[in-house]
Amino acid sequence: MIQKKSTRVRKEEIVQAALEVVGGKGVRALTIAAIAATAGMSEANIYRHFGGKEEIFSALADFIGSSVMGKAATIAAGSRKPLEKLETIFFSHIAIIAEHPGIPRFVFSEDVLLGHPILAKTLNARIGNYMETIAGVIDAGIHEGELKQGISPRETALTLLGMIQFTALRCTVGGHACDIDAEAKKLWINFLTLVR
Amino acid sequence: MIQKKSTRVRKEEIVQAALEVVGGKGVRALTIAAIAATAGMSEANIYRHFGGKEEIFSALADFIGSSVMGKAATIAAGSRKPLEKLETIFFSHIAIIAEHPGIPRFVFSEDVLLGHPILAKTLNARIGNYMETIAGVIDAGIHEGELKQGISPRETALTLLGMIQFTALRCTVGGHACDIDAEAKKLWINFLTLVR
DNA sequence: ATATCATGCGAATAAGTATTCACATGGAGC
DNA sequence: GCTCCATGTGAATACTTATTCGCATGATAT
Repeated sequence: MIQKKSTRVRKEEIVQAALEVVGGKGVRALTIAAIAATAGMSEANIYRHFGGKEEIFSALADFIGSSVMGKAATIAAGSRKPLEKLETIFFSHIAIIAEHPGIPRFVFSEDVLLGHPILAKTLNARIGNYMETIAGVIDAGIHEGELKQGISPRETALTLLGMIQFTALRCTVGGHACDIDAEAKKLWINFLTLVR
Repeated sequence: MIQKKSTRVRKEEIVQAALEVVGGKGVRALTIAAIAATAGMSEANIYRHFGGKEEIFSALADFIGSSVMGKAATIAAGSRKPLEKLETIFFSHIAIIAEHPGIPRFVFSEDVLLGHPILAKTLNARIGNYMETIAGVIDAGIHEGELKQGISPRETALTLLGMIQFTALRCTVGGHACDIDAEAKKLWINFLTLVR
């Protein structure tokens, strides 16, 4: 029998274990058994702290949302120049993905998007906010003359997000070695060439 | 009992049914039962024509690869101007995704990328070729003066692919209505502003 | 016409999954 | 030290899924 801990602590451990499972083997492998094994506890104990798998999914979504997506808003609200903000947002997003491959995998997983409609709606809204935050920064950059005239903030933000997501996808797949940081750097330099 | 047909015909029907299932409910829902129901035959009959699920996955990957990815190469080999080629490739890719949402879902699904390593390797190689094809067209565009100097063909190709993939992802998710053709058009116009 | 064999199917099997339950236990408060 | 309840667990349950098997049948070659 493992040491007893409070539900508050166990919940965090379970969510972290779930994120680890997703990062390592995908949402498909996110079974109660896998979470229990990773967290080092029995399957039944999972149910002592969560009502079921749905609740774990929600908790994971909350964790990702509050700890990650909020960061961009903070950066965007800062006082630096738009292009600098954009760069910071881009590279912190990449860093987070590199450290927790489970995050993009969870957010863009079929299981969530097709299997948990309510969660999908929440996550979609968050992505929408994220996109608007970036679009706002781009818009400011255009008006301040850092970015060239004529580009559309919304579409450019989508382009940037697509770039990030595609890189995450390509790099978090085993088989072909892929240095996500190096890739990101090259993509960013090229992005600068495109938007200026 | 349904009408008897040759294995060759049944294989095609099964692959098409599989693609339909993926397009409608995702790779997660790609069960033998779902394929059988969609194709209008018994589950046992599936095994009359395919050795197992692995073989169906391979056949689906072959179908997608040969019928879709090859199109870009054909366009690229044509005699039109680079920018025109790029536009044609972009919009035919979008059209194919709009018609068969199962294609991007399958190619970028966790189940394939993490659960079928051999298939993942094959598909990765195909995506790599696709990317190089596009990079080649972009390179030509730069040299012919249609695209601005200084941009990197490879990274710009990745940006374009990311744009397509991100749009496909956002639009093939139920909940928020999303006109993929309209989105694509806006993204393309903005892309032109970026690369010229 | 009929024999044959590829094609088709219902039922059974085996493995995996989420969830529940009866019982164990250890730490916090007395 | 004792009690009690939150925490922890192995076993049981109900369901899904992939796969196999014995048997049915109908198209086709002779």
